[in-house]
Amino acid sequence: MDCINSHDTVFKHLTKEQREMLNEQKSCKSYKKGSEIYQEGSRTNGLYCINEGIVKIYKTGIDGREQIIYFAKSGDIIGYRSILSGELACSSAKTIQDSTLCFIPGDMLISLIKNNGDFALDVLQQSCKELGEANSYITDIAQKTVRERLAEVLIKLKENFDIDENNELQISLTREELANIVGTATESVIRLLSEFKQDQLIDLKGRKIRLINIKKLEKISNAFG
Amino acid sequence: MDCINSHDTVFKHLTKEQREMLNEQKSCKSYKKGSEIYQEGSRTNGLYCINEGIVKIYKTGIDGREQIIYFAKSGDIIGYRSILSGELACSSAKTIQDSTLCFIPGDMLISLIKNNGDFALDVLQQSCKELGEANSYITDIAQKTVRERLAEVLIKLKENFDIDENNELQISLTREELANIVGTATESVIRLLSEFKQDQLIDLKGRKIRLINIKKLEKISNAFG
DNA sequence: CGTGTCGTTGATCCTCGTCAAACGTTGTGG
DNA sequence: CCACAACGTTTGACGAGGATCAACGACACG
Repeated sequence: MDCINSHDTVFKHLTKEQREMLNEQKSCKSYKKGSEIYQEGSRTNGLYCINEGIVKIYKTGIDGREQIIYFAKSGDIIGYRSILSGELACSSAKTIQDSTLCFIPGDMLISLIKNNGDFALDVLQQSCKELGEANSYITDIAQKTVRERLAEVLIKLKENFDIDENNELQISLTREELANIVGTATESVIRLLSEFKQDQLIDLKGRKIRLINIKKLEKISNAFG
Repeated sequence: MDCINSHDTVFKHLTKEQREMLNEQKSCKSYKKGSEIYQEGSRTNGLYCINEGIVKIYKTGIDGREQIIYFAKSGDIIGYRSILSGELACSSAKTIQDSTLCFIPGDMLISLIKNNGDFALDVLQQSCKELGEANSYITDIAQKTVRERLAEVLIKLKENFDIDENNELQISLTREELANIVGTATESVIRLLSEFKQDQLIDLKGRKIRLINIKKLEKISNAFG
């Protein structure tokens, strides 16, 4: 995907000139699976748009345990928060697949926001959406059981990432990563996945997870309304 | 506080004309303690700036249990997220003291963002800061114990709200509200507060909480670095 | 003086985190 | 190419943290 020229990204309202300027200033790069893009606590002086691949955004907590906040995929932008809030990065970013990312300098971002109101609104929309999701996440973790949250995570992975014709999630995560999304121990994830499998809700083949009974999973995840 | 003319709010970079326009369009109102400002799931067609008082921002989860996301105080703006993300409100807002709030129509907000790049940046800064805090919150709830989180909440209340010369928190919260910030049961908060009192970390007089040993509380809360 | 809300305490139960051990898989270097 | 290390997955056993339920006291308010 060519983020900057796509009509599906935050850059959709740029003028032709702005696009050209951006194309000049950006620098794209390939990253192997597992590469650090930026680190919590560092000063990021630009943002990245994801051309291809998946990047996990996470914080490091107690004992260095990861808490995964979300996954960014093709067309998403990451790393912009710290520039705009004027704080240090509050999270780290690491590729979980081979990926291609474009770097855009921070002053370019600021200048675009100042000079293009529609772009400013699009960036605001992006950050406000993330904020809404974060708020839901807080409530979920605070109130739902691990079982409910795991079911929810599976549903969300299905909604946000590719799935093949058999409802098999194409995103490949370790059990530990799943645990770090849900906010629980690796062993708990393993046990619950086995349960789900026994209950014919999912099927497991190594890291491949196939969703069989989505309705039931939603019911488990839901607890709300 | 006169939010719109203060140099300490998101409105600091408005032009004189914009201030005047805003002052015409805004409508200020007093609210009794416990008044609903807006409700989760509703369409807010404007934002509120808080002139005086404290507003709790919360989501309603399982069994209608509240999860308090944060408290907004004098000078803060609330309700802008839903306008900018184009979604329904993801949280509810209710005053916990008698308060005065000014309402500013949504199209006014949009027009200011489009026409004043510095204002757009200030709003972005606001939303990005909230986003950073939300991310920390997620990690905390997922990884810390209730004890650690309660200590942390006490510290944060001290930092964000008035405190008298005796380190007594001036914000008055019910035990249930405290529990709904920490994300636990009311009984757990009560038990832990008693423990903290026994350990000479705090003193309790009804809803008044006086912090005695802040260093120790920080140590308990911390767990991180 | 009842009624409702809030705070407190005790008893009990269960979810989930932790520790330990075993096994499969992947990767690396000699 | 094999040996070994390092890592990921799985299962079992155990215990602690914290949720839930129940009962009662404190207090304000009409």
